[in-house]
Amino acid sequence: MKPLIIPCRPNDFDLEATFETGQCFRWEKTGKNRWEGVAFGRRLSAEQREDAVVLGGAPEDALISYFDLNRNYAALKKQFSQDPALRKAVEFAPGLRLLKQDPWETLCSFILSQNNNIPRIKGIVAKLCEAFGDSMPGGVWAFPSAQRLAQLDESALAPLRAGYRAAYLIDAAQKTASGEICLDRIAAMPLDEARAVLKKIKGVGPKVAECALLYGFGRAECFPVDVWIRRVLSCLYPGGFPQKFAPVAGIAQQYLFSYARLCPEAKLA
DNA sequence: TACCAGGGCCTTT
DNA sequence: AAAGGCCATGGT
Repeated sequence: MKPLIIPCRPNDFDLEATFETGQCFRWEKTGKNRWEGVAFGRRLSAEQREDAVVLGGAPEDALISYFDLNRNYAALKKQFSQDPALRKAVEFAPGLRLLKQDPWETLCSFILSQNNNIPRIKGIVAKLCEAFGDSMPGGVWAFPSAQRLAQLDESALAPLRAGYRAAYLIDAAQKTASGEICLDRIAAMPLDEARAVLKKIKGVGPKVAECALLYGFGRAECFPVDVWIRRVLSCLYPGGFPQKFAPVAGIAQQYLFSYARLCPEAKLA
């Protein structure tokens, strides 16, 4: 499997900006310009160069889908830049991309993310995979299946130190493994129906459902509102977020989240 | 409708 | 040492 070389500048595709926006929890920086992660049960690598990003560890089509490489980000950013606040956010992290991750893994990760911080979420996910995921080539663990987690009870998850979220994870696994909830069908549903089905899982409210749909199902119109985005909305969009961006509001949200959280000059109170 | 606990870890006071 | 906060939610 040869590496996939994407000719681009860091302001078109920036690994750091992409991995550090809280959308994923299984990528780690292993060198100045190098990252390693796990997705679809494979150990992936990514290297940032001045004139390219080099991706490895999976077939080309899987990488293209995962990194959203078929989307025209230049056109998207041009559209976003019509809006003054969004323009600043885009300028702050111009190489950011929305990842299209595995639906089940994403659902679980964001169940674990609630009222929690990113370093700790990463630790819990890593422990979950190591304890219950299949061991894969390259010394990594796949994300455990719903079937596997559905066999467990809360006490088995105690070593994760996930707290009250452990019970939510088991409920998600049981509903998925039993077929009560079918992630493949959710992927094809109208958005409101998909939201309603996901919210049948204990511990899945509007925020977690929105995150799962945006990051795991590729629903770019989903717009998760957390503490940071609430600040952005109240400071920069008191009249509401512009409707004209609705079909890709979730991607706009990524730029705004990154800007609000990481840019000292944003000064959002 | 409006609190408030639940778990754990990190940061701030 | 204590309080506050964290990419929220379910229960009362």
